[in-house]
Amino acid sequence: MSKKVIVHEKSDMCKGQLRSVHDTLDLLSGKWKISIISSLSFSGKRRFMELQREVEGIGAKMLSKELKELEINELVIRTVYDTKPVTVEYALTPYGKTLQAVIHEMSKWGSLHRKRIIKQSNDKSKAA
Amino acid sequence: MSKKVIVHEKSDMCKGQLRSVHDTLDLLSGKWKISIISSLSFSGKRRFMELQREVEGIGAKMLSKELKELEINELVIRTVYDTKPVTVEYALTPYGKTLQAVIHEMSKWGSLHRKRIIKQSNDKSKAA
DNA sequence: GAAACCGCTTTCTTTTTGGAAACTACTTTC
DNA sequence: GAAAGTAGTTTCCAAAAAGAAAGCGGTTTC
Repeated sequence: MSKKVIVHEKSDMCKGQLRSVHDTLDLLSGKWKISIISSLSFSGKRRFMELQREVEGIGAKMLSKELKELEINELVIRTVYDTKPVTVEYALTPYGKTLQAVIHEMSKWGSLHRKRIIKQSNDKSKAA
Repeated sequence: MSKKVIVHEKSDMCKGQLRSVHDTLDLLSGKWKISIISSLSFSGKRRFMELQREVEGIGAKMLSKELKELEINELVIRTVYDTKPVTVEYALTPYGKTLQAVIHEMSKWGSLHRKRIIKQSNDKSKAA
């Protein structure tokens, strides 16, 4: 019996990890959420237009929609300042900041990946 | 001038990190890729049908498509064994394994997130 | 030789996503 | 009072992603 139990536990562990990844993916779904969180993570806080400029290619509609979803999930906080032309600032909540480890690993990996791709294209041009 | 240059460098760093995250996202785009990589990461290797069972909800078409893209990007390797009913195994390449840090952070975060959600719903039912 | 299993591919349809442009509402600047 | 800037929302449309279901080519099993 012990063997069967061990196998069963391993399978459960695997399923549990898979479920955890899936849970994370659920909150970060959509083309832009991770980029928005990254932007806020790297810069601290941003206004609507700043985000739109920084997250390349995003339109106002999508930015607005994604920010709302991030707010609902308590990853981002929206603050309105009653200034001359109204100012709105977005920032990561403390909970949102707990995602920074994920973002950081993605940033690290992307940087290595870029180096690899560049190296590959260099190797190709040398061979030619 | 020194101040301006520093600001400029910071902005460049931020852009670089954003670009790195974007590069990573590019390779992992699609609803299923991260789940597939996770499954292979946690289990070592899997056959087509095993993957389809393990990645909940995925259909054969999507699984096939996503696996092809992962193969093209050299994250996954496909091995065909010439057995009675043909056997095909998928596994992470050494390069694909470099993504495990990202996956691991996602798994960790998802696990914490689930605890938070459960705690919240407990608190609610207590309050009621 | 019919059924069943593996590893897909193809077709067809639905859903989701995303973008462009116009519009709101309010304020400052010229 | 016209233009321009902030922070969006709304509408309308196109493209992309995804799903369901059927089919295919091969083999083993009964």
